[in-house]
Amino acid sequence: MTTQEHTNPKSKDFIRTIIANDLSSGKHSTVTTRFPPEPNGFLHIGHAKSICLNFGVASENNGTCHLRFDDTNPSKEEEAYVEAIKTDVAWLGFNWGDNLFFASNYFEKLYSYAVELIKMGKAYVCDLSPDEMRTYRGTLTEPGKDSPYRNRSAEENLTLFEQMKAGEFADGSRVLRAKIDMSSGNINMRDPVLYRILRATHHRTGDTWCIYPMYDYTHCLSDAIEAITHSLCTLEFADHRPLYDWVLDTLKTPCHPQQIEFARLNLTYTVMSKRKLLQLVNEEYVSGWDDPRMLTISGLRRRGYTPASIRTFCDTIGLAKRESRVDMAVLENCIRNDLNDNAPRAMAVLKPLKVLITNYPEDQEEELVIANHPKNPEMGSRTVPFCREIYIEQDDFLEDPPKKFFRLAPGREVRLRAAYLVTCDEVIKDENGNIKELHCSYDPASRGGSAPDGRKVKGTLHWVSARHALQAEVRLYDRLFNIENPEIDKDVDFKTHLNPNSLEVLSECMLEPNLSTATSSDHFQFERLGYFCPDSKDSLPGKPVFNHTVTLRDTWDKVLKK
RNA sequence: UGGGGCGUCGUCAAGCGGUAAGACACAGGCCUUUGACGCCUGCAUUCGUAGGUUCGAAUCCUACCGCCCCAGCCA
Repeated sequence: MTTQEHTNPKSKDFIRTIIANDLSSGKHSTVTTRFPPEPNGFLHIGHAKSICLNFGVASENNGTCHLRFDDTNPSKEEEAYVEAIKTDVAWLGFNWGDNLFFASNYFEKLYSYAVELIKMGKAYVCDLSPDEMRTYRGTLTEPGKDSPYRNRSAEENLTLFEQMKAGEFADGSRVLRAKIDMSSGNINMRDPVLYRILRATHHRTGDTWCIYPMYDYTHCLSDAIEAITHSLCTLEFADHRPLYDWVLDTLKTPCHPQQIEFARLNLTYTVMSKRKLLQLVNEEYVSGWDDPRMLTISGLRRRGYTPASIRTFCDTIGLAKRESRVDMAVLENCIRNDLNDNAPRAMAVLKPLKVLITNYPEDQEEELVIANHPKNPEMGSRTVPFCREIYIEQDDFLEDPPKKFFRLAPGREVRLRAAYLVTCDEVIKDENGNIKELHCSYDPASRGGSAPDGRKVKGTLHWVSARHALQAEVRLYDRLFNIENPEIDKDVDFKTHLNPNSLEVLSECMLEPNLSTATSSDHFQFERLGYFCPDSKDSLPGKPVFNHTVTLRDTWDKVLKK
């Protein structure tokens, strides 16, 4: 409690700094944030960054974070997404308590505010078609022109807006617009649309409404209604902040949340937009939103990522305003660290090569006791059967080994993890010269894996008893795209960079029998291979299908590639 | 050519006028019954560029260069 606390002061990011200042200056006495997803798709790792930020910042300051669905566009939104999003946020470890909200809950209030705006002469009904409106809007360098409907009287606007609400006009025929400034350099201020006519059944309000408020109008007011103190969003909304402020200032809402923008997360070898992820799902490049190759929260969960590892990742990458692309290796490092500490070890042979131990009695079997974790005795031990026939990994034998290869080869001795020292005596091949089987002999005095004479054996192999093995399917995953930034060239479809080998299904894997009872909440390290977990969808009782979460660091592989 | 934002190691990212944190990656070494883990060492005389202010600048000023976002009745 003395010096340690001062040795590594973690510096605050710019948002936490602003919030700390607002608290110390007395501008705010509490912190209220919100995570505002639109229920039109699944959450991905980029959303996790926002979730960790909003919930994190609130809890660090004893404040509150609301989960609010931004459901103002019924043509794209579905109840199923609402449920999936709630599941994902909760799984990540965050609790919104009673603070579950929907923008659609505010439709009535929002409508009243719009009426108020009209009465103030700050909003008008515009009959321009979408094409005409685009023309009137001007361009990036030329100012827009006032709509011919801009100067309708408040009375006329009120009547028209009521008629819009009553369903007297066709979809798209009229909109309600804010009256701001058609010559603003900021295009968002050129009389933005506040309400459009849209006949679509809303997942919560059904067919009650045929007019729906736009994001810019809804979001700031929802924040104000909920007394949000800090409204955190991504950079592309910075241009919208003047409109956010205009609506709240014009309506003189009792509170005026502060919008602060930060850079969204990008990762190497993947895409992050919901639109693109949806495309991968719809065009069946992946099996669904929760395909383990997808960087969605549900995909990561199915892949074997833990909530803690994702939280650690979000902490690690920091928060700033510059655009960046984080190396996928950082994410992998986070899950490896977590699972290295917490995943029990097991043995599994993915590509089996049969080994016959010729001097081991044919009818003999024994049970070896193996620690579940090399450094954490609290994780206990398990029993693994051993017999005359075992499987080892095909990669662990080479007839003509290169320098530094310290696995099995003719005449070489290796250790079978926690079992015995064995020497390769004979290579059995089929008529085509393919290696079929190895004949080895074991040293009975080396039970447990070390010889009484103290001789050094460099190589240690994992193995599975052939007689007892659980045959199972294991799915190996590689990055979904084969270049760091699949979106680098706007003229090239990002899907052309899809990695054709991102999924490899191995159906003849041999696992230690203990694994038969594994469930999808389990995580294992298959020794010398990586981390794996049972697939939550395709595993059957007693017959799990395993997903590959992440490999172990492999320095031998690095050596080989040089 | 309008408006907004951003440029610090290969990738993220601290730094806020007093002489470049940390993480990942990478390279070497130690340890090892997982070529894992762990441990040790190295890795920006320099902060987009050029000037200026100052005893002192990544931090202040000026100019320039580069990148991203905005012309949905999407969010």
